[in-house]
Amino acid sequence: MPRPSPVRDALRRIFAHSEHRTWTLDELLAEVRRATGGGDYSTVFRAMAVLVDDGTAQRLVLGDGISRYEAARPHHEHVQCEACGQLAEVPGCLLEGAAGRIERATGYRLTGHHLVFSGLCPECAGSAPA
Amino acid sequence: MPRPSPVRDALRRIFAHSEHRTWTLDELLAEVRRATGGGDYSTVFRAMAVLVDDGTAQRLVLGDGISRYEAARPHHEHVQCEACGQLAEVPGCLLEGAAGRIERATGYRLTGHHLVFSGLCPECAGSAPA
DNA sequence: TTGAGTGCAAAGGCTTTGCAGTGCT
DNA sequence: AGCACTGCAAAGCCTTTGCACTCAA
Repeated sequence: MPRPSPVRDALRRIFAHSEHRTWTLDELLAEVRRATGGGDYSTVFRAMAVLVDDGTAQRLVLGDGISRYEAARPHHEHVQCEACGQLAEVPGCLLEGAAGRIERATGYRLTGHHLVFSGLCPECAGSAPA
Repeated sequence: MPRPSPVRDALRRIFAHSEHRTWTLDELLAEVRRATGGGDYSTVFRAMAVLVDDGTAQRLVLGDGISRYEAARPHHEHVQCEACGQLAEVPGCLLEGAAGRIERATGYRLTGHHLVFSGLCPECAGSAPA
C-alpha cells in the first residue's frame, strides 16, 4: 500500500485550482513549498510524471527549453509573448479538419499536435509598437 | 573585411541542396567535415546563427530537446513520428484564417506560430498496428 | 519488514560562451 | 597590424537518475 504523498497531493490541489494557468517546475516547487513546507525539485519532477501519466496534468513544450505543465482540460492552443514570455490561451482546436488531409498527404497516422503561436502580448505590444 | 569561411560556405551549400530535409547540429557537423575535412560543433553552431539571421535557414524546435535547421522556404508544417523521430513535411499553412480570430480573442499581436504534428510514420505504423 | 515517497547530489544531454591561435586582407 | 573564422574546452541550464533515508502499512 502506498504511503501518503504530501508533494503529490499538493500538486493535485494546485492543478485542481488552476484551470487557466501553466506552471514550470520551479514555480510548482515554490508553490509546493509554500503549501507544505517541504518538497524538492526531483520529487516534484517525479510526481509530475505520475500526474501526467494518470491524466491529471499535461506537459507543454513551448520551444524555449522549459517544460510547463497545466491541468488536463479540453483541447486548446497557446500564444506566447515573444518579449516577456507570458502565455495566453487559445480556446478550441483550429485543426479539426486537417488530420485526414495530412494523413493522406504524408502517410503518417496522426495522434496529436502541438501548436504555439508567438506574438506580443498587449502590454509588450504597447511598449514596443512596431 | 571578412575572411573566407569554409564552414559557413559548406553550410550554405548544404542548405542550397537540401530543400526538404532538416538537420541537427550533429548532422551538419558530420556533413561539413565530410565536405571540408574541418569543422567544429561550436563553429557550426555559430555559423548557423548567422545563416538563420540572414534568412538562409530557419531553426525548428520540435519539442524533443534537439534543435533542427532547414533551408528557409515557403511556410509549411511538420509531422514527427513518435516512435522513430522521423520527420515529414506538411505543405501549406493550415492556420491562415486563424490569426485575426486569435488576436481578437487574446489581445496578442501575432507574429508567427510553430506547429508540429505527431503520429506514426508509415513504417512504424506498420510494425506496431494499434 | 517492506517499499513508496523524499531529498540530496550528481550525472546527462544539448546549447552557448570564453579564449587564444591562425591566416586573410 | 587588424580582425574574422576556428577549435578546444568549459560553463550553463534544465532534465533525469542514483542512492540512501524515513515512515506508514
